[in-house]
Amino acid sequence: MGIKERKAREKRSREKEIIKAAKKLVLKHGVEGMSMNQVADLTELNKATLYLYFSSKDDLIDALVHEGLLALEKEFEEGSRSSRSGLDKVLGFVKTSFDFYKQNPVYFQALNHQERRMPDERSRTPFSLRGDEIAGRIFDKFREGVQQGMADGSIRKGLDIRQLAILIYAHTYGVMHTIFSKEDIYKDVLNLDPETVEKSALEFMEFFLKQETR
Amino acid sequence: MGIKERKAREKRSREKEIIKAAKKLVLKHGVEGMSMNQVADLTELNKATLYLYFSSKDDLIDALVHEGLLALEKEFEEGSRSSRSGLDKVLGFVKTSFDFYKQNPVYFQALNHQERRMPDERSRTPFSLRGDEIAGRIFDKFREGVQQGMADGSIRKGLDIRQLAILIYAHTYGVMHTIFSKEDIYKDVLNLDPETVEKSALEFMEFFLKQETR
Amino acid sequence: MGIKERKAREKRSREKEIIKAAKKLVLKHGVEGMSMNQVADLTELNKATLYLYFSSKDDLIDALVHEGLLALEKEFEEGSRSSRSGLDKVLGFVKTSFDFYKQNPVYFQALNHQERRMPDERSRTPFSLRGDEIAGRIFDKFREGVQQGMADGSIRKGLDIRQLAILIYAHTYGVMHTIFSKEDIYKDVLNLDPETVEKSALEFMEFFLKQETR
Amino acid sequence: MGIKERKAREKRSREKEIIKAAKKLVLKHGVEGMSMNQVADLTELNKATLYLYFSSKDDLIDALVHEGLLALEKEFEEGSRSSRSGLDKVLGFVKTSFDFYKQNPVYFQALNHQERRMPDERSRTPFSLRGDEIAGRIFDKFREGVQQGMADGSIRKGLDIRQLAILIYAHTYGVMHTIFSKEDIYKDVLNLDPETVEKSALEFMEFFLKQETR
DNA sequence: TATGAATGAGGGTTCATTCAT
DNA sequence: CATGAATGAACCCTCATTCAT
Repeated sequence: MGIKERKAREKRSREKEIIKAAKKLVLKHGVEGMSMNQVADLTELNKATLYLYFSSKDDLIDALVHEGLLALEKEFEEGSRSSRSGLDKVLGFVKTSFDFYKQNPVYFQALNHQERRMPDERSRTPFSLRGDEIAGRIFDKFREGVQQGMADGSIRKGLDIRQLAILIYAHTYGVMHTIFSKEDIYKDVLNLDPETVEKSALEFMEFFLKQETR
Repeated sequence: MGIKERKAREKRSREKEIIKAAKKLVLKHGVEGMSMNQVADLTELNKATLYLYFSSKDDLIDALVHEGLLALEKEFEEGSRSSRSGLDKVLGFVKTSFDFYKQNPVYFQALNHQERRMPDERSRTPFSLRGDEIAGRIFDKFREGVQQGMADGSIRKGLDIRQLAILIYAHTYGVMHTIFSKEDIYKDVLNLDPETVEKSALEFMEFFLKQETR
Repeated sequence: MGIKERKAREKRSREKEIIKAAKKLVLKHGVEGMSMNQVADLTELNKATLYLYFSSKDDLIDALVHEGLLALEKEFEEGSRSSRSGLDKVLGFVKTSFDFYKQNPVYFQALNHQERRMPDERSRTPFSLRGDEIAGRIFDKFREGVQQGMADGSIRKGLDIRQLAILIYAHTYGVMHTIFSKEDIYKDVLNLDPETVEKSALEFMEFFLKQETR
Repeated sequence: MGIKERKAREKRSREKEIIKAAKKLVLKHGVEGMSMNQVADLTELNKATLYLYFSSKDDLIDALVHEGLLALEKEFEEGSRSSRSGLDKVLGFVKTSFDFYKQNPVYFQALNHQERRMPDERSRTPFSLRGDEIAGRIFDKFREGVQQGMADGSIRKGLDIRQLAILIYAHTYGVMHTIFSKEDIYKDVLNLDPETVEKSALEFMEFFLKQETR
């Protein structure tokens, strides 16, 4: 049995290496700017070998996204353990997202690329399916947080939970986007730094969510 | 005189045709997926002819973005005429953005692509410069709206105007993004339609902005 | 009548302008690197207009070469007036060539390009024909110089005049070539400057030619 | 082991095939007239395949030049073995060059093209660097020949060795050039054949070099 | 005479992918 | 499992040239 497991372990490790290289390259050149050639060079593997681990470039990107979502989910879980109220939880998720993507900008890039694809060209690889699942679970966490908050009185009632969750997600995403794409405008024109914006974004949400309890 | 003008008109019209074709293709395949070959085919022009009107693919995309921003600005101007309060104005801008990008999804795509480029590969074509200007003016309109609202009492005071403007922009952007990228999730999973989300997004912002006056 | 002449004068002047621009560009980018587009830009003429004056790019280059040969011939004539002996004349031609091409490197480039063309793709435009004529006359000057030198005793007898002329031409050309293409080697590796090489090249020839008279 | 070597041999053989095709095409159309398309057609390889062997067109040309220089160097070595005096050696080199380039005109063309590039656009590929080395060695052979000749009394003293070497090179080059570019003039106008010119060119040099010993 | 506009043909290069081994 | 080699298709762009006006 051991031999089979070792093989599996090795396979998984190669996979990780490839993804790691892909991450480095996506960060540098963007998803479309990353080529399988570059990945092969960086991993010191043959190009054909890459295709033993990932059926296509899309698949590799899907795996990358999947890894990101997995990591984010883990952060969510850890972060939500210490939260007492539902409001705490939800705001914690937002904060966690900010921190996570700031520390791992690649994932934001990749996720982004993924989400902007036209429906008809969206792949249905194993990785993408599993990615969708995780995304669903993450979204559910938002929902549950909101729900719990409504139950424990930390979040005002009266709004549709799904909509609230979506708005929170959208807001988080939008702020992330401006942070990445408008960084120089922040600095040069508005004299603001990302941290300040993040903070006020959180206040923004808190204000909105807990209003009822005032 | 007339002949010169006719020529100019025709030239401008060809330009429009090319942009129109580019829009169609970007909508279908994304910016990077659009090729000059396709544009040539669609316009029934020779590939080289395209380069008489746009010095490069980047330039063409810049022109497309520019057109979008110009149109959006116009909508903003028309929309803000009837607004009485600053709050009205700001919310009107958000609503206008929603409507505009829903009706012209290409512009959202192109804008997106533009914003996601690495700073060092950002072009400085005439179009892109003029685009930046317009983007600046649009952002200023947000700012002015907030400012006016604070003056006329429709928007609560105490928050930094720049930050408020950014948050509004970010929120708008984030909502747009979910509308485009999560449309099927809306329908299939959450049983929500974009209109409802938009509406609640606007309520979200209104609630946040006018709170003070309560 | 005057009107016709003015037209002709203007036509000739435009022609000169175009050639002048071509020279500038050939000097910078080489013959194959020069494009009609660039010429049009530089002359502020329409590309099609160029074709009213030169039937093709080749023709333009031919004209350029022709101009160069014409100028060189003139230099030869002026230079040979003051020469007393045949040897003086021939060496004067060589020196004149050196000086001329050093001052007008374009002509060397263009001539070169011309001469390296395959026979089957060599044009037979009016300019090229006239160029050939001049080249012939220039070569004849060499021949005559040698002949005169043999007659007046300044050049040793016994060698075929045609061959001598060719060798002189070849030597001159070869030296020019190394001066242009090996300039950096001269400086960096051999610590020689072109002037010294030129001087010794002249001595070389003088030594060879007048030997007999010793 | 054998399998690896066979592969290497095959790879090398493909490389040779490509260079061979390039040679044929350069001979026909010149360096700038040769296209990678043509090479692909002639080798019956895909265009992309060419880029597995040569990183660019420039690289391919560099390889071609390199091959030529290598072959020429070999000829030099073989030729100089039987030479007794320094003069013999030097004249042998010249004769070898004549013969070599007459038999392999492509190399002359390619070398020519190489030398005529502007310094800033000169490539620094592995091939070009190795080519430079060989060229340096070849030039050194000339120098050594002159040196030896001065030592053994076959070449007259008193001239700078570097200059002598350059003049010999220039002369050789110039004669080669006239042979290639003026072949038809030789025949049609002067009634000379290249062999005669070559012979007299050699006499020319011999006369010049050994004069002192007279 | 002069031009704006257009074009066919081709340039070099790179892509993701797939063989046979 | 891994590779070296190969490929078709496409990429953006530029060329010299020629219309109709």
